[in-house]
Amino acid sequence: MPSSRPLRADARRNREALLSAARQAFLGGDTDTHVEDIARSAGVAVGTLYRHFETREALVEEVYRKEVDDLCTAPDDLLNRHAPDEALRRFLLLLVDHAAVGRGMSVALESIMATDSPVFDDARTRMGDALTRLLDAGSAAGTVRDDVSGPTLLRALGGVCALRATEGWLDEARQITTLILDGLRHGAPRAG
Amino acid sequence: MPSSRPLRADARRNREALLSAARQAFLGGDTDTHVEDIARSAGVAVGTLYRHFETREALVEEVYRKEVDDLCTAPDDLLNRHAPDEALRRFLLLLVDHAAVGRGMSVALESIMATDSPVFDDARTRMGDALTRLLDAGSAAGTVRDDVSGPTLLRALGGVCALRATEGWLDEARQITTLILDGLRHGAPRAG
DNA sequence: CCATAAGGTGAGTCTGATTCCGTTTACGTG
DNA sequence: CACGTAAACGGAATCAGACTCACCTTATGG
Repeated sequence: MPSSRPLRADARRNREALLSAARQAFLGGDTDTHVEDIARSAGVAVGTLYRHFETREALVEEVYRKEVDDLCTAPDDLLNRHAPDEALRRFLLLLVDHAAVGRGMSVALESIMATDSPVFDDARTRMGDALTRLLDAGSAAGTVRDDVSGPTLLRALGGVCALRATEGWLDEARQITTLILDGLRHGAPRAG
Repeated sequence: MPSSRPLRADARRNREALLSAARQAFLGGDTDTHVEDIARSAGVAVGTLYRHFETREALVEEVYRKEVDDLCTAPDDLLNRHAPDEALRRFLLLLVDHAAVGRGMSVALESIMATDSPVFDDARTRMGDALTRLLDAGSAAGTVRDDVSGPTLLRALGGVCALRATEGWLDEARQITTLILDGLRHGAPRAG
């Protein structure tokens, strides 16, 4: 089923056009753009959209996965350049800033972190792994507590990414991030 | 517009029936029950449902608001019985347990905490206030840091309530709660 | 060039929320 | 206890938006 033949030239072109139109719509913040509109602005008919993407959600997922993939390359770089707890701190703030770029990415992150939708399984796994790498490095260095897993931390961050568009949300997001980091620090006073 | 005349007897009866049918459906976990089904199981036609509730969402909100109101009476009791930081701890765990009762409440809390939907403005405000009371008491007693607001904490908890149905989610939820509490403790090492 | 399979089209279907108006009913009044 | 009337109700009709399918168009490899 996967990759039978290479796509025909026009098909590949249309697929790209669709993804690009969808990216523009979704990352621009308009998360509930109609499929018809996406198809139209890609210069194709809905039938074509559905030839390339199983459902509307599948298209959404494809767009967001690429964004998440980008983000997930960051931890390795950060770990090379910084102490583990600092790398962790920077990564979390990076998430916030990405969410800040536009409402769109925030919606993506939220969907990924705050739902169980199988549509985002893949992205969720990648993010979880990225966080796990950071946490492991930190606890190996003794600066981060070792009883929190990547996926759990991912869940904890869910709320941060739901803030878009509130007055003063960026500050609030940073504050929550800090709060979580403080809780993660090795030697934090533990709740009874 | 608000409270012109008292509702006619049959109207009040139907309204109650609708709310009760909706509560049963939503809190039972089936968050996307069709309006037709709710109306039917309340023994009423859709037209009647729409006479009482502007939209489907409005009905959802009404159901959830009541649950949230219940929950929001807890902090005062807890503050009477326990030291502020303990009261805070218990309240957060109470949230988790409420989410545990069934997926329904979890969905409610998630919607409330993790979105900006004006539909939940009211519930969100109440929860924010409840948390503020707890935080204020804690920081007055010097056991809780004073730079986190109720609404911010509410946001931070958003992820916790999105866990329902995952394998082992209850443990994960408790762990995240603990993590946040640790970050809140006065004297926690602060992130740089 | 042609055959033909891959790809595209868009009107039509389906599902579910919301509306609208004719009918029924509660209840204050004489 | 009728009766009039505003308030409620019912439910078929409408609307919205995702998704399908039977038929047409076009790359492409031989």
